Formats: sequence, structure tokens, C-alpha cells
Amino acid sequence: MTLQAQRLEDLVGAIMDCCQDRMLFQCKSFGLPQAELKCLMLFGQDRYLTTKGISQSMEVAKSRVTIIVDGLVQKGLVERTHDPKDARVVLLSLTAEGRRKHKEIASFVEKMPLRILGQLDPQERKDVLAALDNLRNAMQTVKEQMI
Amino acid sequence: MTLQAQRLEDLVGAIMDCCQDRMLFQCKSFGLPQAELKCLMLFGQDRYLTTKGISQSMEVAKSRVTIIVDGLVQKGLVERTHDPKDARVVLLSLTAEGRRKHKEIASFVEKMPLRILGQLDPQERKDVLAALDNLRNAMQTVKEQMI
DNA sequence: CTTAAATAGTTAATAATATGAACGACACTA
DNA sequence: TAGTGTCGTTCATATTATTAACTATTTAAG
Repeated sequence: MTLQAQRLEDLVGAIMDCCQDRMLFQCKSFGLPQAELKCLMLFGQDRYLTTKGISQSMEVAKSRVTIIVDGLVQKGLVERTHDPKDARVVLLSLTAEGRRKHKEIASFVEKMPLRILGQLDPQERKDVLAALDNLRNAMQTVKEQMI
Repeated sequence: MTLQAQRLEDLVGAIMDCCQDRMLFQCKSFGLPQAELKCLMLFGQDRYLTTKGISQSMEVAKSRVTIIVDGLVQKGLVERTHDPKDARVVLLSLTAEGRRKHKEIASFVEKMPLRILGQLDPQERKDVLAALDNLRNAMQTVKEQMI
């Protein structure tokens, strides 16, 4: 089983590298740092986001979100407005330019998993997804034991 | 296929998160920043490493390696010595404390994939590895097309 | 044998990622 | 209305990482 363990490490490592490279490529293509790109893509269905909400979605400190949003505001992609119902809250929304960029990135992001699945035939697709499900459960179980 | 694509993204994302959490847990447990821990673990069979060699293994700039090694030297885990054959070269080796720590971390690291595989029965193990192989190939193919 | 090019490592300037503590402004509750 | 909690920001600090400039050597060309 030690051999299988080594193989697992290598395969998972290679897959992680692919994901990382893909992220770097996206960032370079769209001229945004990783954190700003991720933040921009949170503006999906919701018209307004808040610092706190983004902080929870991205699992980073609120102070970090302030900095990330500063970048997006400077780039003209996001606007800050006051919440009329609660003067403590800052409402964040996409500008026209921000919506354009969001769409552009979304169409790129959505294509990637489709292209990956396109490399596999229908049976392989099912097998891969089933196996990943097993693997994720196994990893999450081990993770919980770890703590 | 769009549904499968979404599932693929979710599963790969969850697996990535597990890997990241595991790394954070290791770093906390052993009291080392990620980069220093990774660097320490490069001291396997080779008695001596060089800045350049580490730079290539870790795929970071040489100047970054200088900083990382500074940390390990300060913590008493690594020593710098001169290469008698080439005065430009700095030879890096583990101290006794460094070897102890390396062993300690290695035994933890090796257990992880075994524990994950232990969650699966023998047939599932084979299936998971075969599927990951397929997935890695598909992702690498797409990656090459991307550039 | 000397000069020019290449190599190894470090330092400094800068950027991105991230946290926690302290703070100001506001909301809510007793 | 006084105290407590919440929202966002600023500041100090740490980690990760790069590029450019520099020092000290080695090596290769003439």
C-alpha cells in the first residue's frame, strides 16, 4: 500500500499544480491579482455584497477584504455606497466595467471544467466523478480525525 | 455535461481545500512557515543541498531561498558551510536538531496518504488511482492547449 | 596569462497575501 | 440614555515571492 500512497501523493500534487497554474494564467490574462479576481467573481446573483459577507465567503479577515476591495475600486470595477438602512454598512456593487469583466472571466472559467471533461469519454467521466467523491470523503474524514 | 462540470469543480475544490488545511495543520504542529517546512523536507537522501538546487526544486527565485534558509539557520535546523571545491558555493546541511525535526515531520507526512487510502477498500483504491490518472492527464492536456 | 563571460549567492526594493488589535461610527437593548 | 455589540477601516506585522543590482569566484577565449 506504500506504493499506492506515493502514487496518490504524486497524482494529487500534479492536479493541485494544474489548478494553481490555471489560476495564475487567469490572473495574468485578466490583469488582476488572485485575491481580487476571486473577490470579483463573488458578485454573481447578489447585486450587493458587504465586507463582512465577502470576508466569510473568502474565509479571510475583514481587514483583508478592505484592501482587496480598495484594489477593485481603484481599477474601476467595484463601487462603494452607503446602506440607507444601516449607516455602518458599506454596500459593494459592480460598476458597468466590473460587470463586463465579470462576464468575460465567467465565460473563461466555465469553459475549463468542460474542456477537461471533454478529454474523457462518457464512462470515464462518471468513473472520475465517482472516484473523486470517494476521495473527497476519505480526505475529509481523515481531516476531521486530524484535529 | 454542465452539471458534471459543476460537480468536478466542487470536488476538485474540496480536495484542494483538504490539502491546504493539511499543510496549515502541519505548519502549526511543527512551528514552521510553509516555505521553511517544504525546504526542510527536501533534505532527504542528499547530505548537502545548495541555494540553486533548492531554488530549482521549489521553483522559486534564489533570493527567496536565501531568506527561507536564513529562517532555518536561525531556528538551528540548518547549517551553512563552504564548498572546499568551489568558493562560490554554500553547502547547506541539517544540524542534529534539523535531522530530528525532519524525521518527526516525515513520519507524519508519510502517514497521511496511508490514512486516506485506509478509508477505502482495495477495489476503491485502485479505482481512485486510475481515475486520478485519467483526470491528471486530461488536466495537463487542457493546460498545454491553454498556453 | 590575462581578460571577459558565466555562475553562486546575497541584499534591497517592491508587491501580494494575510492576520489581529485598536478605533470610530453607528445600532440596539435594558 | 448608558452600555454593549456590530461594521468597516487603519496600522503594525508576518509570510510569500520577484526582479535588479552587486560581490566574489570560476571558467573559457584569445
